[in-house]
Amino acid sequence: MPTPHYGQPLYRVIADELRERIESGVIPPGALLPAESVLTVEFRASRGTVRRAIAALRNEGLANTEHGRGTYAQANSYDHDPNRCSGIETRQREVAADAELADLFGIEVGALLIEYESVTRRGRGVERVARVYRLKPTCH
Amino acid sequence: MPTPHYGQPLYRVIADELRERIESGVIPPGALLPAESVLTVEFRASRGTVRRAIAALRNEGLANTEHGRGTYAQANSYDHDPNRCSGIETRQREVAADAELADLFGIEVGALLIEYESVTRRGRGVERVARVYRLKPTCH
DNA sequence: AGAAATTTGTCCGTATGTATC
DNA sequence: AGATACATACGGACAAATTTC
Repeated sequence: MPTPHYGQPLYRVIADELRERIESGVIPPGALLPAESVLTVEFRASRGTVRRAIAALRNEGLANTEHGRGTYAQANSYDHDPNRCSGIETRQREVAADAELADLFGIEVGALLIEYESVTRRGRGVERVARVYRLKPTCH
Repeated sequence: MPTPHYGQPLYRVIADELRERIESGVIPPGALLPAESVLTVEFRASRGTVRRAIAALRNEGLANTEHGRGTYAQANSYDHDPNRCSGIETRQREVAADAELADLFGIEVGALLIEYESVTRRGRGVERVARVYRLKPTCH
């Protein structure tokens, strides 16, 4: 059992797949992801690798893990019905790109990006705020 | 980017920094050090290098590692309230809270937050940028 | 109320492949 | 060539929070 990682590292492949399931609604907001032990079987990966993938999702604000419980999907990207929420506050708006975002996306400073913001609360305080930026859908 | 080690090897630099925190009381006696995974991020070092640094502290009697639990700071006294500095996961920096973040977190505008940024690429371009904000870990 | 099972958190040891000094 | 360091990945074990019986 060597260490291929030709092309993409395995943990990123797993993260991409799980992200897709969350964003597509296969795993709806607020639902638990499969346990780590289940994911190791499905992706034939070690637990460490699975955990690394999940950590990536947490960093993107797409997942929220609780000790002894599991990892919850967090609503984030495009919802098809902006009026419906399931306990997680998200919102979408347009913002002007700052210098760093402009550089990353290869656009001009001040150009408009779409920003999704989601707020995670713990108790009565705010634990985390995630802001996800994307290019506006290309119109032609 | 790898392997500068001008003068001192990285593992020794890390050991020096952690020793400083323990001896200065930043990490009080009996408290847990940040997890290996956290230290790899903070010091931008591989796990092997971090473990080597911690091993050095153990050798000096400054730290005490328990399997499955963590590494404790070990000074010359015993029994203090188990204090935890919670962790960090990827490349992070400190930023000043804008009005909205300040409102959400219940802090003052301009107060420092920890920002994690992750970039998802598609082909040559950037598909999305996620910025996740958290309060700075308060260790009291 | 208590024990067992589940699940996440952390550490241990090892391994392969690459890159730089 | 050797030492240092990186990223990736495996499997195992123990610890701790939560849920289930």
